[in-house]
Amino acid sequence: MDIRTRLLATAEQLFDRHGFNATGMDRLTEGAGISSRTLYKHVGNKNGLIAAVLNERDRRFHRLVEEDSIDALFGALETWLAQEAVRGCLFLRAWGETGGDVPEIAEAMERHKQRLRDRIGNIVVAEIGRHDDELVETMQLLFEGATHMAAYRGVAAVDVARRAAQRLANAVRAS
Amino acid sequence: MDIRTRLLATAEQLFDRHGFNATGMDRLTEGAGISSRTLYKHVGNKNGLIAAVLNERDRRFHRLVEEDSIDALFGALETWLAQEAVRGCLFLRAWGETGGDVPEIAEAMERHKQRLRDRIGNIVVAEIGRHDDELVETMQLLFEGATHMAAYRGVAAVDVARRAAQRLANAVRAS
DNA sequence: GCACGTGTAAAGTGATCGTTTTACACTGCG
DNA sequence: CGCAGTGTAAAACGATCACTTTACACGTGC
Repeated sequence: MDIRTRLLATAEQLFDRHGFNATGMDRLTEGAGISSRTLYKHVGNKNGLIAAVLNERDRRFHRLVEEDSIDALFGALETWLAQEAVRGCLFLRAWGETGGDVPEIAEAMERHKQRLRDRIGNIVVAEIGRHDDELVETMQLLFEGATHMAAYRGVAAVDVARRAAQRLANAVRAS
Repeated sequence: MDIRTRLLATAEQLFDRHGFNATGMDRLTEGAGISSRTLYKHVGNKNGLIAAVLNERDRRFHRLVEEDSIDALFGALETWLAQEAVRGCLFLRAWGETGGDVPEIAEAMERHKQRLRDRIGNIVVAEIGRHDDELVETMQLLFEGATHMAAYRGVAAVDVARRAAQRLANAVRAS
């Protein structure tokens, strides 16, 4: 496997498991099986590594949502949570741990949330045949809720969110 | 003001603003206007301080929800977010930053989420006249979603959540 | 009147942090 | 052959971390 890919995958796991600040560079280099010199050559510094992990994670998530449907959206979240234990949204966690003071991390967070919003906008159009801002907003809310509730109540939270989203979409469709 | 109260209030603000790990003991003692020796006499160590902050925060939140209604629940969240900038759920953030490895912090988080769930259970009974597990689950989901979406989209997220909760409760009531 | 509890100020503890540096090995290409 | 590129291993950097210690000030109650 490519060094950068291996580094980002290892870092993502360790950051999720132990938090960003609590994960030292030693643990990262050891986990990825590379020297610290190589790590710094690739990502510059720790904040660069965090930003790279987030951006890669965003890309991977959107690759997982294949079609524009409620089922696909929450299905993606479900598979995600099933194969990697996630303790809340990694983007918000990184942003919170750095106080929002690191531009590259804050931007990665904003970009991810905006992309999520756009994606949900497309889903709403595909589901009810027209644009509906309130429904988009509510669905992002449900998605955000499922992500965080799953941290302490397990994957079942995603089912609840999906059902609520379907119910709300049906109500709008019928009106 | 009592020393302990002042310490917890200062710590809560600093933890929320900069994160738990990134907030050093120096900044805490300076912010609270006390010596480090006094701090350690009161809370034992940093994890003890974090746990104390969380437990006090939980008590303050429930004191803010006076009656068992949807409006009161989301109204409390709204006032909360208006007067103190919150970057996601402080309980989940503390739990995430410590990797869930600090028992006193993990317990404070679990206890808070359980108390929130119980409270919502009472609200559902008060609103629709009977118990409904799915509605409780969905309402906690909306609450969690509002808490985190407000971090990057502002207090308006709470309005969206409240409206969705009302709509879902009405649907159950009508059925 | 003096011990005791509670506070401050400030130096010091060793450990760990992110990052840089030094020295060296391997590989592919001219 | 020689040299540039890319990697490793490991020591060293100063800063900062959570936490402890030492020394001293003040008020209260027996």
